[in-house]
Amino acid sequence: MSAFAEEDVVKRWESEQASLRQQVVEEDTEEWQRSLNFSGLERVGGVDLSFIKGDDVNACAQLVVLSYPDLEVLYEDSQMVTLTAPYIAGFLAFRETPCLLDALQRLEKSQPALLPQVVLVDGNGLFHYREFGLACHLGVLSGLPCVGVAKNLLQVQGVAKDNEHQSQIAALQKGGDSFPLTAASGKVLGKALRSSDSSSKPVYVSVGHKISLDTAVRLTHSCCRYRVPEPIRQVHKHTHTHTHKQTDAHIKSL
DNA sequence: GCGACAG
DNA sequence: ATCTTGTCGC
Repeated sequence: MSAFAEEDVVKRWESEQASLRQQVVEEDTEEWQRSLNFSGLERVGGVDLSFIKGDDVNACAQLVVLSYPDLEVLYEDSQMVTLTAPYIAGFLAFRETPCLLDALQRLEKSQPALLPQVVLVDGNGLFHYREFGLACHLGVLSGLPCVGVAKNLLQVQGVAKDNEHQSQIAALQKGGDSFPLTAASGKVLGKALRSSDSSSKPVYVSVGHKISLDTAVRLTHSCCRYRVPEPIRQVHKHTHTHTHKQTDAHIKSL
């Protein structure tokens, strides 16, 4: 895509983000979210795309639904997809949301009783250049509560990976400890969470839709057996095996 | 010129 | 995202 065409696309995407941003609900809306032990929560979803080395157009879109609190796989769906939108930092959602929505809609149509009550998304929610990352985008378009969980710190709105940040990380003693990610405006956009006792590198949690930040952090921690929360860890596993299965089938057919 | 740039 | 096995350490 030419630089001019990309500039044009970015302008349209920015205004679409600004418009959808208005619809984000940053508070708890569900009964189970108010409960101390999330009683009433039975299904947590995870979504992800995976790619093969030289190919950034064909991907495997995956949705898993885990039981809560046992975190056992109840449902999984894999679908090879062809992506049309390019990856542009800050606009990940335009690339990934359509096929993730498709996966949720397939489930809603075939087994609505298995729809997740909340979805953990690999990426950011409000912790984003324009406070509208992938988790918000998927949340608003699906209507489901969503949480953004990023594995790396996005340096945005004055939040930096500086010495202060490093020392805050060092101060996280045990799983569940966290500190806020505060924008230059003073707004808390997310939290860095030590997700388990055994991992010193935090994950970055932010509100996607229909959940408060504190609930999002508490939920994320309660889904962690290892550093990456189980719904996302499981969905990664499945996407990889399926991508490689498809690759093998493709190679065999040649 | 250099660093940053979710997945 | 993806390229990549074993290895050192708690």
